[in-house]
Amino acid sequence: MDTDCPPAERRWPEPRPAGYDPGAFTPFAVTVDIVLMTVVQRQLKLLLIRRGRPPYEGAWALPGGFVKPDEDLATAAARELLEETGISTTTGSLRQIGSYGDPARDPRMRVVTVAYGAVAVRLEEAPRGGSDAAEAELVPVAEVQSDRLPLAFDHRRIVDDAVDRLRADLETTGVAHSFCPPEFTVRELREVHEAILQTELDSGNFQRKVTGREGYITPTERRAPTGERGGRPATLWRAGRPEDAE
Amino acid sequence: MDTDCPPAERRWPEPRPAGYDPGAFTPFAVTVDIVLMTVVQRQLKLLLIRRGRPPYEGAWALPGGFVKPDEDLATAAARELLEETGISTTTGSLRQIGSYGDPARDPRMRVVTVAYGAVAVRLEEAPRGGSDAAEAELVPVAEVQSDRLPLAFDHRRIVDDAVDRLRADLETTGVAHSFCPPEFTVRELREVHEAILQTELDSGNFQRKVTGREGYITPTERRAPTGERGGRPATLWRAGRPEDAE
DNA sequence: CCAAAAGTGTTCGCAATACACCCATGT
DNA sequence: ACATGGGTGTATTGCGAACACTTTTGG
Repeated sequence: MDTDCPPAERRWPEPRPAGYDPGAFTPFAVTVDIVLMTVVQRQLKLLLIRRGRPPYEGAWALPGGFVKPDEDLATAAARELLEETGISTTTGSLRQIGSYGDPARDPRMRVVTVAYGAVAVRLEEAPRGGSDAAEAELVPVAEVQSDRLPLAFDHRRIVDDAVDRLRADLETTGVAHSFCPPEFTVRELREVHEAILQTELDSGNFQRKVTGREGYITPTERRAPTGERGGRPATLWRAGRPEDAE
Repeated sequence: MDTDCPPAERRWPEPRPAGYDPGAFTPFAVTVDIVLMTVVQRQLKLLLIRRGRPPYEGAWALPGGFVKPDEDLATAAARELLEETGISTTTGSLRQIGSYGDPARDPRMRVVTVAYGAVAVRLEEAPRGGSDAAEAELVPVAEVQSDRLPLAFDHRRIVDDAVDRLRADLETTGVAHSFCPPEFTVRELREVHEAILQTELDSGNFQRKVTGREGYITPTERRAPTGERGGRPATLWRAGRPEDAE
């Protein structure tokens, strides 16, 4: 969201270096917005918050808010996510998607927002934060991208960019197991890929590819419980190399 | 640079919606910085400007400046580039690299900058803009990345990110011929790739790859003048499909 | 024994690589 | 004739897709 920050009186720090004209620039509001994504039940979903005040009152929007005076952008994103949803992330796991600064993007004032993408491990239900977020919900990305669920501001475009970025990262960096619990089966990992890429993947080829990739995942001694109608029990795997204690 | 914008008096637009507290956010300065890259003499170079005032007076920095009140971010980048270097670009050819908002990145005040990457067609020498840029020069990217040439602010990191992005774009989108004149030989295109990727490419394979790629380049009837020591004259090519008039 | 799911083997086709070779020009 | 650079042919290799097959469990 682009609002909802406690009042803060602040002026530019003194002293200013000589030759600097304080009227030489336009003050902007700078916010961060977070696209928190998770895969649940083979569906890619993202966390939205229902706005409690104008503009776009009652509409769904991304969690976010104003950057504080002495706060890094990524830190602000992690803080806002925690405040509005109760989800804690490390700033390292946040990926900057881009910045959005159309002069008309917020009808109230000139706001530039920096969007961050984040990944959560299988949230089953949307957590409610302690902040002023009226309502939070996990919605399928497909609902947003099909325009069945309109978003406030230019958040639709931010979501598109975040999903594009996620798909690109999926193939290069091994971001997929960030969607999985600490121990997971190859099937779970494959279903994450399938949900994000919107494709069906050959289970055999995926198995080889993912187990063959050096240092990507390592097997444990444990097995996953078998399914209801039988089937060979799957090996449980962990992210990374065995020696890399995490 | 993160400075040098004419004074502008501006207040937030009226009326403000009820419930909005104008003191609820911290005002930031928002700037754009441009990483203008070009390939000249088989070397990837970028345009720098020597700062004429503190901080970092006398240091090399990226061209850039404050975003104006009613200006889009990409528009601001194109304007600053034009003002400081005389080079005109379309906003569509600018690629947003990222935003940089460390609280200490500018000692004067809180500044968030949005960096854009741009590509120029074979600048032989650095153009001098009409603005207050004291001095402009094309320097090899290698000079910057080897720390032989230090930059002001966090511009070194911005350059690294822009170059990384350029390399990634080179293989996916066909940005390479943005470095070439309207008509070019396959050799020129290959030397652009080699300069950016820092590799040697097989000329034969490159020829096939680039000519075989559907809709990428189209041949003209013209031939390039042959070299000093002879050699078969090369076909001149244009970007895109033949039917796509540009 | 049969169904279901995990995991392996086998084949095929494409695309990138390496490099030999032919073509067109200047000296 | 020879050097130089443009452009094509061809063999090899590696990798991903398709899919048959084996293994291990529950009913």
